[in-house]
Amino acid sequence: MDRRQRKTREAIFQSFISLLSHKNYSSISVQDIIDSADIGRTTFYAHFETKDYLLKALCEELFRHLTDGTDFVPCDGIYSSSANEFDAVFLHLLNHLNKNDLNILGLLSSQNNEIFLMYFKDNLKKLVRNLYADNKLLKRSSVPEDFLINHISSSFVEAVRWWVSDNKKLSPEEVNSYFLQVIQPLLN
Amino acid sequence: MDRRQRKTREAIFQSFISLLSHKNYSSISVQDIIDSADIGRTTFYAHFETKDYLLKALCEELFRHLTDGTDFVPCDGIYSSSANEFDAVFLHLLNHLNKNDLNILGLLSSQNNEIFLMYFKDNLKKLVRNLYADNKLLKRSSVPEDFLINHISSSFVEAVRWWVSDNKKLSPEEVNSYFLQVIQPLLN
DNA sequence: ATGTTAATGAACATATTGTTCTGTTTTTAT
DNA sequence: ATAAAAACAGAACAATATGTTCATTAACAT
Repeated sequence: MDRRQRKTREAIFQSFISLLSHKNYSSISVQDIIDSADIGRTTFYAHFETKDYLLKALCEELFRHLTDGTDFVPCDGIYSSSANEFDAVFLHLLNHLNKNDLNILGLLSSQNNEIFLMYFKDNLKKLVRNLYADNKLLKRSSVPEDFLINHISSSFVEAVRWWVSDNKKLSPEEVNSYFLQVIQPLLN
Repeated sequence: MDRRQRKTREAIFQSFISLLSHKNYSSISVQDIIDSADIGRTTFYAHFETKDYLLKALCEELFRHLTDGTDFVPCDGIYSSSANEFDAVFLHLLNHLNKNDLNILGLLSSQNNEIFLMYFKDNLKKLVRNLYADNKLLKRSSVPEDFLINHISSSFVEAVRWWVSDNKKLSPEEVNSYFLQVIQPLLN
């Protein structure tokens, strides 16, 4: 990819993230982003059709980073036989979020963007679905698989949101422990 | 309250609800609402400062209806000593939602409005908090009360969302049963 | 070095927002 | 019944945002 393109794209992302940590999504105008990124109006629209597409692209980028360097998706890996797979995976996520390189938590916390939340949940669902399929846990439950996957994923997202809304006073380990305590009963 | 005021307010609400079931919140302009409600521009702004305040007012209205005619808040009532309080309360809510007089489910389902979701969750939290306090259930858990309340409330909201996204193929009783199955283990 | 691609800035039509003003209709109180 | 008060309508307004077009300049790849 052209270096100019990369730089512009990055400038837009950075400005957008920065703006999102100050004001909420709907009150940010394309003009704000253009001004903050210090690019031409035409340039923005050459990169992204609308503000929504920008957010979508940003989400994709963030989750690429979040899952990069980790082999969450099992089917072969280290975790596949571990009974404590859930511990490892979610704790890893929490630690990653705790570092917060990319201000993901800012996006999760504020009254911002359900688009982002949707992405977070969808990605988690895929992850949970894999864990679920591989470990043959939960299988004895009379609750539909789909309901359970949704429940577990949502619960994790909400646990993180709770954590953030409490200003991250707790350690990732503690949050993970709480999460597991409300989820574990379903894993037998 | 002045009859004209009531009528105008109602016309705005109805138009807004109707618009929300067709297009998503952010793409609805004040102009759309004005046109649909067939009122003067000035009139709208005499009633609501902005679109957000309108949604806020609508939410308040909806939840007033939703909890009207029921004595959820215990502290005295029939439920206070029942071990199956959770069953009754949530099933009641689900049945109420199932009727869907006010198109609440439309609001919950679509990619719409996190403002509405926030209201739903906040109201549920109050409800759960009351149940929690009165029944002295859950008390033996090592997980913070606040976390649990958030978890239970969120889980219910997500269960409803799951239900709706599945086009409400299941009965309120079934959904309630699934919900209770993932929540019950925490109630001892 | 040259052809290609990206960025720029200005200008544009269009739409939305929220306000102000004037005048009309409806309600309410006496 | 009538006068005061309150709600409504409609038009016009500035300010802002959106998305597009076009001509020009700069950076890139090979």
